[in-house]
Amino acid sequence: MVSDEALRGAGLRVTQPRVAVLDAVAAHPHADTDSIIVAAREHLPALSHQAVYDSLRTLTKSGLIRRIKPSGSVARYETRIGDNHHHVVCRSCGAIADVDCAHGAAPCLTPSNHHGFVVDEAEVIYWGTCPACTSTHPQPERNGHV
Amino acid sequence: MVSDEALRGAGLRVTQPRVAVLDAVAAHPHADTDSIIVAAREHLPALSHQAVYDSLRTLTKSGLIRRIKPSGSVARYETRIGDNHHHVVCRSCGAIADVDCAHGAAPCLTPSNHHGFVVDEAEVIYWGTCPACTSTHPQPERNGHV
DNA sequence: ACCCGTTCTTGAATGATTCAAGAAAAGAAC
DNA sequence: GTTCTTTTCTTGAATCATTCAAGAACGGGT
Repeated sequence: MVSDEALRGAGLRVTQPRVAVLDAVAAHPHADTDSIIVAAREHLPALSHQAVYDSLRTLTKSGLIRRIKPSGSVARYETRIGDNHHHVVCRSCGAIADVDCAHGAAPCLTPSNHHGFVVDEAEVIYWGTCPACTSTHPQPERNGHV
Repeated sequence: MVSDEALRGAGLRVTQPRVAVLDAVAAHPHADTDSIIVAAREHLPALSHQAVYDSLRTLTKSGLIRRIKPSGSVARYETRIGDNHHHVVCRSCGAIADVDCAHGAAPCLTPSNHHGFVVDEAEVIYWGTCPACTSTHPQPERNGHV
C-alpha cells in the first residue's frame, strides 16, 4: 500500500508489476534484476521479465529507486535514495554494503576541473574485500585503479 | 619501443598484439574496446579481437592501463595511471573527461563506516552533461543518484 | 637453433538487456 | 458501472559485448 502511494506520488500508474517490483527492491537491497524477478513473482507469479526491466527503468527514472552498476557486476537496485550514500563492493564475491557520505550533504564532491561539464552527481564506489572473503583470502582481480 | 619496456618492466612477454594494444590505448584515451581493436589493427591487421580482450585484461591486471566502465557504457581504457584521477561522464553522449582528484593523494577518500571491508580504492565518477550536449540540450537519462 | 609454456587465432557460446507486436489493464470520461 | 484511450504488460526473438574452447604460433630462456 505504501508502494501504491509512492507510485502515485511520482505520477506513475499503479500497476501490479510495479508494486511487486518496488516491494521486492525494498525487501532486498542491492539485489540484481534476476533476484528481483524471483522475489516479485512470489506475489505475482505470471510476471514477465520484461515487465520487471520496464518497471525498474521507470522507477529509476522517477527517482523511486536507484540503480547501482559496479564494473563486472550486473545492475543492482535499492530504495534508499535521497541521502547520497555510497557503496563498498567486494572484489572477490561482489557483496555490496552502504557507506554514508563522508561529507554529509549532496553533492558531496565537487570536481576541481570540470572541463565545462555541468555536473549533477558524484558517484563513489569503494573497492575492497569483504570480511568473509578477507578470512578466506582468494586473490581478487583489480581494475587497475589506484 | 617505450611500450616494449613497459611490458618488460611489468614482467610480461613482449608480443606484437600487446604492443599494438598498449600503443592504441595510449593514443586514444578513454577509447572503448572496439576502437582499440580498429586502432591496433592499423599496425597489426591480422590481430584478433580475442587477443585484444586478452591483452587488455593482462595489461589491466599488471597495472599498465586502467579500465573504466561507467553504467550504460562499454569498457574503456586509459594509460594515465598512478595519479588517482577521476572522470566526468556525459549522460547524453557518453563523453569522458579526466578530473584531477580533489584531495591530491591516493586513496583520496576514506569511507566513514566500512562495515569491516578492507578498502583499497575509491573510484569516483561525476555524472553530468558535456559542453556540446548542454548547448543542444537533449534530455539525459538519470541513474536515480543524488 | 630448440623447447616449453604462454599467447594468439578461429569460431562458437553466453547472458544481461533490449526490441517488437499485439493483448491487457489503468485511469478518465460518460 | 461501462466505454474509451493510452500506457503498460506478455510473449518471443534479437542484440552485442564479452567469454569460452581447442589447436596453432610465438616468446624467450637454455
